[in-house]
Amino acid sequence: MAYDHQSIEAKWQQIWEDEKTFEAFEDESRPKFYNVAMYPYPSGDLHVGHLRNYTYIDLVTRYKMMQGYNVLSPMGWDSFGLPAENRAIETGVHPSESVSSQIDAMKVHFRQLGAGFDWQRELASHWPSYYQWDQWLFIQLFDRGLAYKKEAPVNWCPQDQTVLANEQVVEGACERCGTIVEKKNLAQWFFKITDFADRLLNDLDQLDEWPDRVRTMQRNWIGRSTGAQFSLAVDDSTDSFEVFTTRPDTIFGMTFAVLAPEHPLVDRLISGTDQEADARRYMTAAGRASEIERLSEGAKSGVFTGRHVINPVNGARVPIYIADYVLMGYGTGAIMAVPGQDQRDWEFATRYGIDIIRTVQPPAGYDGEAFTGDGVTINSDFLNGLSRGEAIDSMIKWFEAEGLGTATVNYRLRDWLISRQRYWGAPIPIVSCPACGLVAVPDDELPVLLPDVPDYAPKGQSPLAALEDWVATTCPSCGGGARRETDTMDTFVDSAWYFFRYTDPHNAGQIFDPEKARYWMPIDQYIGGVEHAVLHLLYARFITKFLFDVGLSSVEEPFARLFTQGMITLNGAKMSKSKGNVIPPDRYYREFGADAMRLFELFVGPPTDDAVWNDNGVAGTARFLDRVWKMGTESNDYIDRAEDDRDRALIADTHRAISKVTDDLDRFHFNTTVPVLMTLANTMTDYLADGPREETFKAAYAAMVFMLSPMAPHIAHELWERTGHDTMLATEPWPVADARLLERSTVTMVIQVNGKLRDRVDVDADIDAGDAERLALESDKISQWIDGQAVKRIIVREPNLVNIVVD
RNA sequence: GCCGGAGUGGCGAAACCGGUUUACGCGCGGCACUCAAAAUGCCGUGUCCGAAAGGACAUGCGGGUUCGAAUCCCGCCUCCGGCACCA
Repeated sequence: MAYDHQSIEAKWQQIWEDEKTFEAFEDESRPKFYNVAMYPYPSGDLHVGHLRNYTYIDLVTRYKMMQGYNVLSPMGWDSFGLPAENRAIETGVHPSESVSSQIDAMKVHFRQLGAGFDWQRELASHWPSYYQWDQWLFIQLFDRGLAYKKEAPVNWCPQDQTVLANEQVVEGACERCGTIVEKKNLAQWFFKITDFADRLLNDLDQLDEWPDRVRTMQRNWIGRSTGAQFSLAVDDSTDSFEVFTTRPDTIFGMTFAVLAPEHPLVDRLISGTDQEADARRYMTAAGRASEIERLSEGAKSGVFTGRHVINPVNGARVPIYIADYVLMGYGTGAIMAVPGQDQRDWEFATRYGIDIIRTVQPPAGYDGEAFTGDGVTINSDFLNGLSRGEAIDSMIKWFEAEGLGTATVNYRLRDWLISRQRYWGAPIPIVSCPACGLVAVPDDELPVLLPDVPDYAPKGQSPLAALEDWVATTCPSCGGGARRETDTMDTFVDSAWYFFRYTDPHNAGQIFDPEKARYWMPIDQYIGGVEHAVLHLLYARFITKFLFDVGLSSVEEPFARLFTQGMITLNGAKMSKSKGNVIPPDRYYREFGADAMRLFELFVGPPTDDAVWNDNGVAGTARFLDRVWKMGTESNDYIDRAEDDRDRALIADTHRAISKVTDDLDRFHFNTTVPVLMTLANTMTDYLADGPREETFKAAYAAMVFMLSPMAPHIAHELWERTGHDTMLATEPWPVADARLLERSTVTMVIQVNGKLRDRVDVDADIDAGDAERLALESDKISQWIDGQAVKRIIVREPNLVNIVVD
C-alpha cells in the first residue's frame, strides 16, 4: 500500500495534540532538558529557511525525550515591534488584530511540520499578562538606579522616527530599514548594562558550549581596554581636562592634544582666541556631518584652538586641536596625541605639520609611519630602556604619586537605550511629577495598558503623547497632577527574559516562581540566528545577571549551549520577501509531506553553514521514506530459520548505524545522520532481495523506525503502530548500540608501496603485525611493484594498512 | 586595516585521531517495466590515456614535515562573516 503522507501526518499531529505528548512538568526524578528556539516575530509566512531551524529544535526535543530527559520545548511570540505597527499605519487594522492572525497562521505551519511544542506555555509579548512583567522588571531596575533617563546624543532613525540602541546601528545605518541614522540630543531611558560589563565579559569564558564566533563578537562589542586616565592642564588657565590612553608609556611623544568637537570645554577654550572663528566654523560642519560622512571623509581633519596644554612629565607646551576623529562617546572625549606611536595621530600630525617624536625604538629598517609594535622605550627620560609593559606600569605609578591620574578600564559598550517613540510596545511605567520627579507606577497598578490610538503614524514622539486623557494622571507619590511617560520599550526588553516566563507562564502574582525557574534554567540548548550575537544574546545575559542579583534566578548565564544555524539561500541570496525569492513549504507538504521535507532540511548541509535550497532534494528524501515504508508494509513473507552470516552482518550494520546516528545527533551533525539511515535502508533492500528473513529483519527495521522518530516522526510513529505496538514511539527509549557488535571480524587491509595504494586484501580483524607484513609481501601485485628494488622499511598498522618503502 | 571561518566531482556534500579521497543525495547517461509517458527498479557516473587489463593525475596555489597530508607547519590567492577613527 502506498504511503499516504497527507492523512497519516494529520492523524499523528492530532494524536500528539490530544495526548499532550509535549506538555512538560517539573519532575525531580528525571534529568531535565530545556530546549528553546528563539521565539519568532509572528510574520505569518514561514519559508523553507525558517523551517530548518524548527526542524532542528524539534529533532532535539524528540531525541532527548527518547533518551529519557524531561524535555521542555515551549513556543511564544516576539509580537511587539515595528512591522505590525507599520502595517497598521497602512491598513488601519489594529496591530493586535493583525498579530493575532499572523500567530494563528504560524501555528498552522508548526502543526504541519509536526513540531512538538508545549503550547500550554505559549506567551506573546504584546499580551498585557506578559508586558505587565516587562514593566515590573523596568521598575526593579529603576528602583536600583539601573534604569535612568538622561539627555544624551543618541541615534535617531529619520525613517522609523525613533531612537535606536547602539547595537541596532549597523555601519551608521538603521539595522531595520537601512536609513542613515542621525545624532540627536534627546532625553531617553537607558538600562545600565555598563555596570555589568566586566561580568558579561568574564563569564564568556565559561560558555564553552557557545560558538567561538559569537563569544568573539561579544568580546569585541564590550571592547574592554586597560590604560590610564590622567589630567592635562591648559596653559595660562585654571582649566584642565582628562584624557584616557592605553599607552601611557608613550607620553613623552605627545606633541599635541585633541578634543572632540562636542567636548564641553571647547567653547570656553576657543572664546576670544584668534582661531575662534575658524574653530566655530569647523564645529558647525562637524556637527552637521553624519557619522557615515565623518568616516568616509578619509583624511583626518581638525582645527587649532589657539590654546596649549602642558605635558606633565616634561613641561612641554603642546597645541590643543579640535578634531572629529576623537569621539565624545568613548573615554573622556579627549586624547593626548602621540603621532610616533599612533597611526591616526600620525596622519593628523602630517597633515597639520605637527612634530613627531618616536618613543618606541622600531626594528632596524622600519620604514612605516606610526610604530605600534613592541620595542624598547626611547626619548623618554626615566622610562628609557624599559619594555612597553614596564613603562606603562612606571607611568601609572608616576601619575598616582603625582596625583594626576590612575590606571583605568574603558569599555566600548554603552548603556542600553531602551525607549522608543513608537506605539506598538510596552509603555514605560513611569509618571513625571513636577514635585516628585520621575516616579514608578506602583505594582498594583500594573500593567499600564497600551491604549488605543486614532493615529499610529510616528511624528518624532510617541503616538501615545496625543492622548491627553491618558497622559494626564496623578502622581502615585504626592497625588498631585502628573504626566505619563509616553515612550514605549524596545522589543529587545521583551525578549531579554521571556525564557524565564516560560517556566511559569500563568503566574498572575509574580514575574515567575523562582523555584520553577530553578528547575528548568539554564536553557540546555538554545537555537537561533547569529544575527542576534550582540543584540538579544547580550541583553538576555545582562537581564539574567540582574535577576540573579535580586534572587530570582539561580543561574548567572541563561544559555548553557548555543547553536546558531546557517541560512537557506537561493541563487546566492538570503530568502526575503523584498527579493521575491522566498520558497514556501506548502508545495512540499502537499507533494511529499512534512517528514520528507524535514529530512531534506537536515540533509541539505552542515547545520551551522548556509545551504543552497535544491528543489529536487525533497523528492530524494521522499523516495527514501517510500522505500522504508514499502519494506515495512509489503514484505510479509517472513520465513523461520536459523541465523546465518548474512543475518549477523545485517545486525552488525544496524548497530553501527545506531552508534553513528547517536554520535552525530549528540554533536549536532544532523546532515550526516540521514545518509547513515539511507545506507542502512540500501543494505536492508539488498538483504531482502536475497530472500526475506524473520527476526533479524524485524530487529533492523525496528531500529530504523526508532532512529527516524526524531527526524521523520509521522511516518515513524505510523510504522511503529503498524508493526504491532500500542505505545507512543515518542516516549520509547532511544536504542543503544551493542559495542561488541560494532567491531568487524574481517577488514579490508590496504597495501601501499611508497605510500601509493597498490593492493587490498581481506584479513581477520585480529591479525598480528607479522602476519600482516607477510601477507602484504606475498601479494602478486605488490611483488610486481617492488620488482627487485631494495625494501627499506615496512610500516604496519594492522589490520588496516601496510606500507612498503622501497628505493 | 584588524579578528574569525571556508575553498574536495556537474551540484549539495562525506572523510571525526595524519592511513582505501569523493560516502549519501541531486543531476546526468543507459537498461527494465509500459502502447506511450509518469512513477518505480537496476546499472553506470572525478579527470586524462587505453579496446581492455591497467596506469597517470586530482582536495584553491607554491613550498615544507612525514613511510604516508584534504587533514599538521610556512607563504600566497579567492570567497564569506564580524569589527572598524574605541585613543
